[in-house]
Amino acid sequence: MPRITLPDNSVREFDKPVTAAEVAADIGAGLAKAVIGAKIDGELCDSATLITNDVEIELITAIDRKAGESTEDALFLLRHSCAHVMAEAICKIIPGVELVYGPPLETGFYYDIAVPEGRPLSTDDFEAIEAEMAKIIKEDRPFKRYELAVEEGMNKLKSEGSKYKIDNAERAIEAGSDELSWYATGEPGEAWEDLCKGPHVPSTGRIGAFKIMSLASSYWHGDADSDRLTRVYGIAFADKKQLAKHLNHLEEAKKRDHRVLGKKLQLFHIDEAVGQGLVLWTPNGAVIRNELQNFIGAELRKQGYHDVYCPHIGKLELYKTSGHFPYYSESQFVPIMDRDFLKKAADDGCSCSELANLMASGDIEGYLLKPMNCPHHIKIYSSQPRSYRDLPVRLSEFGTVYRWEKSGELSGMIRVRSFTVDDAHLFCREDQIAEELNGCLSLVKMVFQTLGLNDFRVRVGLRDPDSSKYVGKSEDWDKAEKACREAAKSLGTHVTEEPGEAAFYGPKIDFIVRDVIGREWQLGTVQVDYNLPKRFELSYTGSDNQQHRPVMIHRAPFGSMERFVGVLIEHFAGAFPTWLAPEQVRVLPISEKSADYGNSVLKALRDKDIRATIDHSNERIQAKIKVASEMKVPYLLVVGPSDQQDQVVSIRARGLRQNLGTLPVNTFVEGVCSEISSRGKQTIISEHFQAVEA
RNA sequence: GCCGCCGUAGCUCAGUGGUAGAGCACACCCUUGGUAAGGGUGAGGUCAUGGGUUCAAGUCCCAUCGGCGGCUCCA
Repeated sequence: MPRITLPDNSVREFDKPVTAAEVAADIGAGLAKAVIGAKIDGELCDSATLITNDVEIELITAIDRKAGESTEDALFLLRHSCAHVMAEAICKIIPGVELVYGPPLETGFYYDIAVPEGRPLSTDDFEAIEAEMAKIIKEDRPFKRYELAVEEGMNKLKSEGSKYKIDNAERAIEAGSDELSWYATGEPGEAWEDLCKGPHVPSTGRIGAFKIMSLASSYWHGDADSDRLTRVYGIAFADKKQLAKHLNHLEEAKKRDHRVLGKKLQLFHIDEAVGQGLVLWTPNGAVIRNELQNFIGAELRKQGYHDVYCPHIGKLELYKTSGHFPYYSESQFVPIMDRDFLKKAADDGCSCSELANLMASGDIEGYLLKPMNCPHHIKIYSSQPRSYRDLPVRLSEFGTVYRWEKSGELSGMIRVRSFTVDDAHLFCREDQIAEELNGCLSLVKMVFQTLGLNDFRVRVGLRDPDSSKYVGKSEDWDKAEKACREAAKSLGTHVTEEPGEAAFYGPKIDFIVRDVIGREWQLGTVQVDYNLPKRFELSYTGSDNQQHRPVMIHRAPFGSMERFVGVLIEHFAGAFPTWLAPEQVRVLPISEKSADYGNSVLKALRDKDIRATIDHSNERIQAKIKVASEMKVPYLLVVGPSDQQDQVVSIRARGLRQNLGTLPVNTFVEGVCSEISSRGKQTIISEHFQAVEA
């Protein structure tokens, strides 16, 4: 007889097996109505799941009474169920579709379907699908589960003939399932049904609000060589209010999108005449990039780095030695062929397809736009004999690299075909690895802290033991992986280890952040590499007068300047801290009468290297403030006759919708200077206007 | 690269086969105004590009280029 323990540790006993719904009814009629599922001993279940043993149970309602919103579990149930409702609606509207797989997500749900030939699903179908879904929800049909033994279930699926569902079932069985389950939206045998392990809400009517969001394509099993499927994304909530909130949130996120802000604030431009994925840094964006480079450059000098500069191309042979060419040839720009080689090939009667083959296999004489900076830096290392006393040698460069990303992958500044890495390569002795790794990590930490990027995760990328794409000896990999693990541990943040995420030459520590639409991007990276030193036969003379092999560390705290600035634009929503802001101060004369005084204030600012402009437009002060605010200028100085008389400026700070008061010109200039040099640790507000509420 | 959607003025967008539109920005004029848009006038378009259908194409069809959302990939 089941003893049911509730989250508050109270216990209820029953004299026969009960369902979660019955437990809820036993507690109260209101709860019985509200319950949509249960967590039984930690496992999410239907409210109709029969409980026969003693268990701990947590009843799940659409809206959690304490939190006032839906829990993750509730949303999982709602969205999973809504995916079924959508699938049923699609089946009705487009006869002949085959269902594949429809899971809930953190951000909603999707259903992968195979559409019949000649009847693609389009966004124009959304209205009809949504209408059909609304009907199904209004009918408040129960989700009824039934189970069949494996053999019987497979027979049923085979007779129905959906290869996708058969595949799903086979996978479930492989994973250890001893039965197959279906959910009918209504009476099994009569109503629409779907092979599904559940769980679901009790009935369609519990889905309070939903919306079909978008259409995309996907591959079966995520395999690009397999069937192409149509993926329909949707979202569901317990009620319309939460849906509206979510949609509003998406709108807000769109405003922060670096592509939108990049245009509005004139930070960068991508021009199709130049090429896809090739970022043009406009003056405002260039300021931000420059400031970041100066910021980290000062730190690099402290840590004993040396700047180097390298050309943007290198001989193809160089990248064959490094291994980049054969490993990644498909994601590189095609090689640049030697004129003499091309002429000789032509004279020899080489056909176009033969030439293409030579190109693809790299059997040509020519050059490559560099996909990585390391080979060049390696050649600087090996350009002179090195003693153990010289190590570590730390070579840094903001090096631009080129990668042929697939066209569908390109995205603003975040995924591009040419980007500049704040790259460095550290050549050290094995006994120096740990200390050098720590130096690299402290650099990353300092960067992230200064910029307030707190929402990131750390991933240690290890080799995948089953893959052959890695080069080098297993012992070296073990050592390198150990070094990365230990260094990452010292960070004190949450670290995950992910096999298969290593570079082909070594393991790495990656810093990963999310953009405004929830996509994750790798920023900084630190990699330990035993392999390239071997490939290039690097050496140093040890204290024993013998030749030894150095170890390399690749590291890039920002990662790519393009991606990093793209992420920063979203992080700050375009409102950069004063030290990074392209325009730090704007002077706003009240009228032409104050133009001269305004110019003198402007000069005082510029004399101290403050990036300032003046708005001499023939507009009222209200309009000038509005325009400057929209451009997210940190400080606005209103200057009129009375300010001139007192030799002061009237100050507005970004985000504070008010006149803060006045300061003497010099006091303001000094304040901004210390705000800039302290990178925001001191501000005008904190020094002079503490009382102001943000 | 793949699937779907999209491409009209510098920007944001309206325009369902019959003379190309709005707001903002821009130029000029009036206004000289004290804290989130004063008023007027004007200029600005090969409707992404190339083909096709049609008496007639921004609008329908095809291709190409580019953008967006995903999938896959990311040294």
